[in-house]
Amino acid sequence: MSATDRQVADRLHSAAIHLLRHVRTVDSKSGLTASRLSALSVIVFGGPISISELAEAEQVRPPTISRLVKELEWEGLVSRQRDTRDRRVIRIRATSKGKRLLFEGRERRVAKLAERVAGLSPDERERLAEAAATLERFSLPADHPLS
Amino acid sequence: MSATDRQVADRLHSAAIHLLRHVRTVDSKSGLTASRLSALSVIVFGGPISISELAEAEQVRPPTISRLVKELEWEGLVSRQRDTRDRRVIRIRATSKGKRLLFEGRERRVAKLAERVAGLSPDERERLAEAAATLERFSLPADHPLS
DNA sequence: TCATTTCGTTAGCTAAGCTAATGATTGTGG
DNA sequence: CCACAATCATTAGCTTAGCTAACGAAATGA
Repeated sequence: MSATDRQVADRLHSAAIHLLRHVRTVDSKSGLTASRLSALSVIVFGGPISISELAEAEQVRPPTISRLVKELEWEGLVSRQRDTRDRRVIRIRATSKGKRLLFEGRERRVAKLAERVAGLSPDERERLAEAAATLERFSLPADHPLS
Repeated sequence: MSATDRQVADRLHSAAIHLLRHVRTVDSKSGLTASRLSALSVIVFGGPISISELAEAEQVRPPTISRLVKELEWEGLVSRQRDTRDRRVIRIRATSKGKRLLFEGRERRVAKLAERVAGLSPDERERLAEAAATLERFSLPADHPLS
């Protein structure tokens, strides 16, 4: 691990913190926070999925997801169903309302960022597009269904 | 704002979420979380700074910073001093312990990321370094003292 | 069958964000 | 000069999101 690697990591770290703080400012309107958006997107695109699988995909512990799903269900965004094969597991799927809200809420957050992207010079915009693609490859744990 | 801008923003958004989840796993050892690290770094490098200034730099509300500073002070990482000119404001500065912990704690988080950076191909590593530099320019609100 | 493992939940803790209200100080218009 | 307005920080009280430990229900296997 070189000194450069550390510098790169440091920059990514700071940038991630500040980017998320920035987008968080629009959450009041959507009612969907970062965690919910992320989980909901895995549910929407990852099909019916169990609590454990979801926890792993989101890199958090089962109780965290368990509660999150309870809240999403409470708001009618997802539904749960016991697996008939293995009655311990629960399959979670998005409702149509959940799918709709996912796209809308994500759009709000992303639009907030996109505003800033749009304000850059064409040159810098091109660089940022490349950076985003690279970063996506780097940040995804390979087995992550989407996000 | 083009469709591409949205896609770029979307990728940055997801990547930020997952990167922070990743580094968070080492916080138990350091005792310094993402928010504390970030604030402490502003205090260390931004010299004596008021609560309001700190809140603005960190893009959060004053009460959030007020509590954070109280905790940092409680742990002996920063000290506060009333401004003699304007006795409403409080100037916060890092203690030597605070400075030391900043570098150590930051190092731990960053090392976690750097591990992953180091595991990439030279080619991809080069791309990521460029991405990090670009991202740093993008994510900083220009007036942000450091981090 | 009975012990172990796995899946999900509950309980209870911490951190970090917010708004609203308050106290202390400063600044200002009559 | 003084009363009122504005500013700075804090407190109180709420929410979300993470964690571990403990537990019940279901499956697995010796």
